[in-house]
Amino acid sequence: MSNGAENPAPPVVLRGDLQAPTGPVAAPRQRADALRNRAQILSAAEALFTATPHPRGVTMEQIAKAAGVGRATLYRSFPDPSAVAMALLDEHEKRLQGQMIYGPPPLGPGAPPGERLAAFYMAYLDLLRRHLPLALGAETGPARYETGAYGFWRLHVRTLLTAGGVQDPDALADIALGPLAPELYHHQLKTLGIPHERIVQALVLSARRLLNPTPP
Amino acid sequence: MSNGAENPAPPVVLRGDLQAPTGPVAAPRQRADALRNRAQILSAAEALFTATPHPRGVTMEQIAKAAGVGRATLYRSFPDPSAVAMALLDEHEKRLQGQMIYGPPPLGPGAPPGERLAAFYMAYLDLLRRHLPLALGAETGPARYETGAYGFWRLHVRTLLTAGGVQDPDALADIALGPLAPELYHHQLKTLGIPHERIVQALVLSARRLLNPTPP
DNA sequence: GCCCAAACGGACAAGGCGTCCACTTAATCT
DNA sequence: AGATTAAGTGGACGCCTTGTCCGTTTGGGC
Repeated sequence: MSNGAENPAPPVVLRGDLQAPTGPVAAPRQRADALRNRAQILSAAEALFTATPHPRGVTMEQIAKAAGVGRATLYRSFPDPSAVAMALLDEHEKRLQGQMIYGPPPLGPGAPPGERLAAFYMAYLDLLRRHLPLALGAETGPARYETGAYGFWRLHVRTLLTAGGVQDPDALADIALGPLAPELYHHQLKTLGIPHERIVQALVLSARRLLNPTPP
Repeated sequence: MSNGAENPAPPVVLRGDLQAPTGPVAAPRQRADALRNRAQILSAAEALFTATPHPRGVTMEQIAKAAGVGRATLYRSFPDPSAVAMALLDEHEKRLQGQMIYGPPPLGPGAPPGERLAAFYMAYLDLLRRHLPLALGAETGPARYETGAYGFWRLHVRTLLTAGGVQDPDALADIALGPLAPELYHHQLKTLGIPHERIVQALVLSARRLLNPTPP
């Protein structure tokens, strides 16, 4: 669904040519200790990101030490600290993605596009509120837009915009996602002191204005 | 107006208490070589940021060498590479700020708020287009929101939203500024290949939807 | 022309990054 | 079960950038 940036992609075939008919792929067995370490890393990293006041400053050394593994072992699974945060965040995002596809309206299918967009804003901001340190730790500027997760949000919003009959949903999709940047939410909440609920309501208003032809 | 993060702020008074009646402040004379070096630094840095494919990767060493000064001299004026980019960007932003206050409508005063917001979007995106490397080089996550320039944009948008009679202009101001993030513009333009003009039109549309009660 | 303060820049130490390689351990084969 | 093989591990190395210190130079007021 959305793919964090972890390394284990060994069955990569560079060109699409003649991959042997191995059936449904011979299980690329993961060794038990590797899985155990990965779990330890994720667990320790989550605590670390949550505890630090400045998630972007978390270093590979710190994560490795907290997880009780060597740095090279950590590098085997993740290329940099933000990749760890992304993997963590990805788990939470996947649940939301499921609700958006299969869940009940207004988040899931069935509601008018403006209401679905508003519901998505509400749900995503709630995710941000609960996992802000992870989101801040994962934010590496341009990398944010390259993730599978961003592609999912983008596709979803684009679909809603199309259903709403708006011009150029492709260009508008990213614009509609702009206000969800974790750094921006953090600034509003922590620096400006705007309460979560007001941010949510403001976003809901903008969703309705964007997609409802005539406001009440 | 907007203040880049350069060091020379010696007449700072921490508390507002009893600053000696020195008249209009004794001129804190700048030595000629200091000004010359500063100019060289800014000039060399602009070229450097523009030339590199990855503005965030520009290092203090590179800037100093390009300007023909020592690293410590560079540190005297700027704490990090992004501060140099900010100072550079600030000059361009100031011109736009002037037009927004004193210039003709729809950018300046006189036009309805929706049109002024649309005009601001157009102007800012044009700034971004012309100085994207600087904007990307200046973008240091949270720091972006702490700059005087951001405060100006925020105040302006807040004023327009208030004039537009919208609820909670304080929370909406940042939301309206979210889509202007340089990284986002870069992603749309370079990665997705959406032409500049379409991005502008999409933003103009969102501005009108947000602030015009009944679209044509 | 002298003097003092401001400015300069070479040099230093600290710390993170990314990789290599010798050792360990889990899973498979006989 | 024991041997074999390959994946997994982590200590250690070299590289790069940062941020600061301090001896030297330079500008401008007296």
